[in-house]
Amino acid sequence: MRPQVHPAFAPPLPRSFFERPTLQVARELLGCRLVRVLEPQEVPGGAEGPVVLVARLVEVEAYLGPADPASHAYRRTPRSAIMWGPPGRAYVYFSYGNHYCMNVVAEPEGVAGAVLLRAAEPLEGLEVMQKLRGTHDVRQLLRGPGRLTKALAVDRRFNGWDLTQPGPLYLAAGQPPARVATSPRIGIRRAADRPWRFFDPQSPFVSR
DNA sequence: GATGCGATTGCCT
DNA sequence: GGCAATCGCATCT
Repeated sequence: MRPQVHPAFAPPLPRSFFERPTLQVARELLGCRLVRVLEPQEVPGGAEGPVVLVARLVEVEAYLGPADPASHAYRRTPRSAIMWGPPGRAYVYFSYGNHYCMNVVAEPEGVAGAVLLRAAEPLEGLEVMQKLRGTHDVRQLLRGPGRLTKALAVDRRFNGWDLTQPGPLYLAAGQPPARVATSPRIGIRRAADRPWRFFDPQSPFVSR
């Protein structure tokens, strides 16, 4: 029996993890941990010290470059340029006037690709996530890209953030799912036939 | 400067 | 299951 390592102390995934084909990165992100360290003033109602939130990714979607009509990188614009940038950075955008979506940039620099984080299982900091979301429904806490960002207090400030460094927001290794299921991506109209959604079929925390 | 709409959510029926 | 909310961005004029 080895001593249990606190999830928050798992080291960030290296840049080389993300510097690979987007579809491969997407599949292997399942089971990984998304770590968010809140400053006391970021905690609703306040806190004595920093609060660590940890979530296990159970559902993601791959968005490719100019060959993918559903991707923001279908055309290169000031907003989507980040998807051509260094891998392991966050791409966060505001959607439908009411929520944020978080992606992780993949592929080597110069090649566009990103993985949308769609759902996760809460592992640590459940109470604070519930406060940030304004609900006690654990199953719905991180189910959906907008809910996930709200529960982890991720917004525009993290657009371009380097997720391979320890700090307020990073990705770490975790327990991969026993199986990985695929399906078409959700909520898109163009290229809706491509099975680039990956999820843990045994997790009750996946969306839809 | 104006317009149309989206990688969604939450509320209402 | 239907639909309004809400605003940044891309794409026109």
